[in-house]
Amino acid sequence: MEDSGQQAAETRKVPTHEVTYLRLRDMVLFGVLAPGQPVTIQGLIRDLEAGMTPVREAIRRLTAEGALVLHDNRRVSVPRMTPALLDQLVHVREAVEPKLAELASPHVTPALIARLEEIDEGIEPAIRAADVTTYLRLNHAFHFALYEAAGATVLEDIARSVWLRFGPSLRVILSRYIALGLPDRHAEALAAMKAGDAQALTLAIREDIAQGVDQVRAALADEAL
Amino acid sequence: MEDSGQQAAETRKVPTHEVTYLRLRDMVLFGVLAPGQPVTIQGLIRDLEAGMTPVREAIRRLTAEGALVLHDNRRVSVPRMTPALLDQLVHVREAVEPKLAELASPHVTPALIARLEEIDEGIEPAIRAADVTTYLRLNHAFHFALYEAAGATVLEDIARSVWLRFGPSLRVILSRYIALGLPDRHAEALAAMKAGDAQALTLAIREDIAQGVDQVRAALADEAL
DNA sequence: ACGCGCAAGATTTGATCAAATTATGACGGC
DNA sequence: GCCGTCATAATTTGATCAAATCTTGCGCGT
Repeated sequence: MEDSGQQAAETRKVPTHEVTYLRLRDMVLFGVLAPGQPVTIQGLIRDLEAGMTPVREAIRRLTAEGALVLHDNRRVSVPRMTPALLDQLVHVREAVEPKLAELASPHVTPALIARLEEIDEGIEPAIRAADVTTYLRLNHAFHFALYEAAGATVLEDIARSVWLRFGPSLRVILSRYIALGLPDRHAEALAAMKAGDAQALTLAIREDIAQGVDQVRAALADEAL
Repeated sequence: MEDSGQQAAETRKVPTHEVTYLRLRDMVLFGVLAPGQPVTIQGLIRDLEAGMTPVREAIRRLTAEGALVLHDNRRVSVPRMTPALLDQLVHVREAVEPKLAELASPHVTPALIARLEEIDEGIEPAIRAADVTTYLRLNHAFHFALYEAAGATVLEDIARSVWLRFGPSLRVILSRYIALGLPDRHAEALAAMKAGDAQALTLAIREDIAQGVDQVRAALADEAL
């Protein structure tokens, strides 16, 4: 039977270090940790109620992904955004994410479209309610549900890394300017998927990136992040 | 006088987990570990004569960088190259490394050129001697000495990750075909640097990438890596 | 007497190791 | 072929040590 192993997978023990990694990763990704904020092993042991080894490993992984930085002091903190960093991130996003959209396009199924629409439906209410966390989670979910369909692990890894580096700053910015009416590029992306138009999908993602980046750039001109 | 404490700092300052990481990283990068080869914590504790914690952390970091893969079994191994993977790596290399060369160009100093020439001088003898390890080390050193001059940490991180994913396969391929006379693109790159021509430098790097990739692609058509 | 700076101790945090626990895969008996 | 047992390896905890930061207070000069 092909699903004999399924309940085993359900019961399978996910290692603590994996869970700890995911929890810490989401804290960075969705702005629970502010730019520049120090991250201590001892603090995470308390906050996440985990052992020392899982916490250390989670920090190492996230450091390798650029989500955290090690100082000479051996201390760890959330990196701040700078104009030079932003330029690099823009370049990478423009190179990788439209490509992911393009690669995903042939694998878009009606089921995926349905799932993306479901995610997208939650976004506008979140904006109106000024619920930044929900907005960030759904926006992230929308993009990566699509990107995962590409089945391109390398590009996906890079995209995840870049989003991790954006997370903290984005949170700060949106907390200030969430009231702004952002025209939703997701609708364009969904329309392109329904039409099976890979080129239009790629373009929609490209515009979505440009829009997000412009916000960060504008905010960065005003204040340090 | 002022650096009386430096020798103590030399030995003590760098944490074991950092050293362990660098050693394991080089083993992947320069093909000491073959594609598909299993990597065990216990084995590394013996081979690298390190404790468990440093080894675990090194593995986690390298896994995050794509240099190693975790299986459902909790086992770790060196990933194999596939055509789909290669396509992604090519796309990223072409997007990132010429950009690094372009950004580095304004910061190229005579001292850097001298260092690059010194590195490059060792390459041809290594090829003639069929010394694959030295060739790989010098080729890597040449590229990253240049890329570091760009001062673009994000792009550099990505480039390092991509090279890590190439390492094991490249070693296998070069062990077979090192006799081939490769026209050296490094000379072109050096000439462009001396002329201060950023565009020519970018082009030289682009061609160097294309050349390396073609080799891998050809080998991949013949056998599994 | 007041304030400044430096140095010794206390405290916090990170690094490393060793031992106990748990999971996985293999071997052998049934 | 299936199930239990055993060996190997990964996971996790706790203890211990080292490094860095913070605090305290003392001495010195003004």
